[in-house]
Amino acid sequence: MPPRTHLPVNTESVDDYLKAILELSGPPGERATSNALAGHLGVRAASVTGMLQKLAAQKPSYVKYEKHHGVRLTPAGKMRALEVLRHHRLLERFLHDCLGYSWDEVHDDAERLEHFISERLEDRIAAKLGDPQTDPHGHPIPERNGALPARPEVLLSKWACGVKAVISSVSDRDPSALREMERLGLKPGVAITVEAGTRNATLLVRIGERTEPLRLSQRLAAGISVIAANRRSRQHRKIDY
Amino acid sequence: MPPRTHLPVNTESVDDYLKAILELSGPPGERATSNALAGHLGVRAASVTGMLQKLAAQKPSYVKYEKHHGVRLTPAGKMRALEVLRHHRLLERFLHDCLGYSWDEVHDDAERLEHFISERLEDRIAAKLGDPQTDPHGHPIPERNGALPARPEVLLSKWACGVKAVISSVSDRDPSALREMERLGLKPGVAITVEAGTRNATLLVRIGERTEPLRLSQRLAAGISVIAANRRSRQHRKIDY
DNA sequence: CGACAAATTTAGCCATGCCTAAAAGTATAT
DNA sequence: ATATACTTTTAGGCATGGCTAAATTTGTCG
Ligand SMILES: [Mn+2]
Ligand SMILES: [Mn+2]
Ligand SMILES: [Mn+2]
Ligand SMILES: [Mn+2]
Repeated sequence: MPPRTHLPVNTESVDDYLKAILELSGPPGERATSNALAGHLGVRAASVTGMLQKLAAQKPSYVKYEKHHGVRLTPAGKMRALEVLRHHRLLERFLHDCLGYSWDEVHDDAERLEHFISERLEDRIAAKLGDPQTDPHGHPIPERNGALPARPEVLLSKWACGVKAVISSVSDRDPSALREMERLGLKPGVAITVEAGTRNATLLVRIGERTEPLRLSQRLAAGISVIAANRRSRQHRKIDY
Repeated sequence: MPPRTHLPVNTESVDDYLKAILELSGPPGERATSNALAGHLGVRAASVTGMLQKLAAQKPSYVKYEKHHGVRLTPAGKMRALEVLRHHRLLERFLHDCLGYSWDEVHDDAERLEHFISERLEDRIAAKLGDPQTDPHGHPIPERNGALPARPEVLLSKWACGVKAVISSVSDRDPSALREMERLGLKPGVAITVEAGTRNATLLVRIGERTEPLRLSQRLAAGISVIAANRRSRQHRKIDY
């Protein structure tokens, strides 16, 4: 019996770093900073530096790292990050649709389990769900080959006043914010219009077909992304919430 | 933001050791040896010694360890081991019943995922399945409180010739053996009778209502446990395969 | 330019959990 | 009772991935 071959498999930590780099480097080609990664991952900046050096050094390198100037993913690193992101979002959709989780409950379990999903399980979950396009928060699920439809979504706070928009996705990091959104009917697919009257980063909005405007706290508003009303209905016809 | 509180949570390794000790210490009170644990876990005996010392030393101790004389679980350790075993068997039942896994495919994924199942997920899976009593191989699933029905099952090789028995469970460690059993109709709940004619640990058996006896290789026979025909039908009426 | 603040990296540690090789204990068989 | 075989423990390492504290670099402002 062979002892234990410690093969160079991706660790949970490595996967979390790759996913964080994907999420923090905005437009393709941009770099993520050590500090931003540290904040996102809940570790110290010194730990980030150590990991980035390790990732940049290994044979098929996952990242391009320039000392003092941030890091970005190589194609191989991006592929791996998208694989983990696919696990995460498929799991959220699965926990929500098949196991009765509410949308504020799915994130934490998905964050842990995403690292331990075999190819077989990934495929069975996707098949069971009918190859879903988005997770419960409206985020697109990367395809098996890594394809990820780029949507022209912007933060609600950047949207022009008086122009009708549709909520495309909401941030899944704050459960209590999600519960409040649920209560207010703020979910992907719902129409929303920003009224004049911004005060201290709070927004006055009209939701769906309602007539009375509502004032959204900055915390809530900051978690909402939107796209133009007409484009969305064309691109995402298959989605139903 | 606090750095990272490395709390004394159960690690994957610790859970695997506890589960292995539970499985390898036969009747209550018996001890598991370092060598047996090493073989079961796929690590070296020296590593086992190190872990046993750590487990025996920590504050609410999980094991009673006597140098050179093996180890057994404390009540706390047994509770934790049963919790992990419950995760494992619930997962096997879930993968099999809800995601279309065959019974030879469930073990490996369950072995990995068992360590990352939250209480919430455990409960949702159990509810979705209607609180199943056994996994797909016939092994009983511990209840949430740790209760595990003791069944008087014995290895088929120990069963008396000519006395009708019912298969209670089969070993889940060898996928190819499971596929062969499937082909032969050897699964929990099926009647089986051992005929005279043991040769080199192979057994001559009659399966179900069939008339032609069949010779089982030692490999297959060693993975089958049985109970008396009448007892089982009373105790396990709810099970359907 | 030069000073300062913020970001980043280096240096040195620590815990976990595995390994090999060597030492020590246990059990059995003459 | 002792030699021998087998099991178990000790000793010394290594890899991963955190941490703190102390440099060092970068970028901005006067
Ligand atoms: Mn994660
Ligand atoms: Mn999400
Ligand atoms: Mn395991
Ligand atoms: Mn099983």
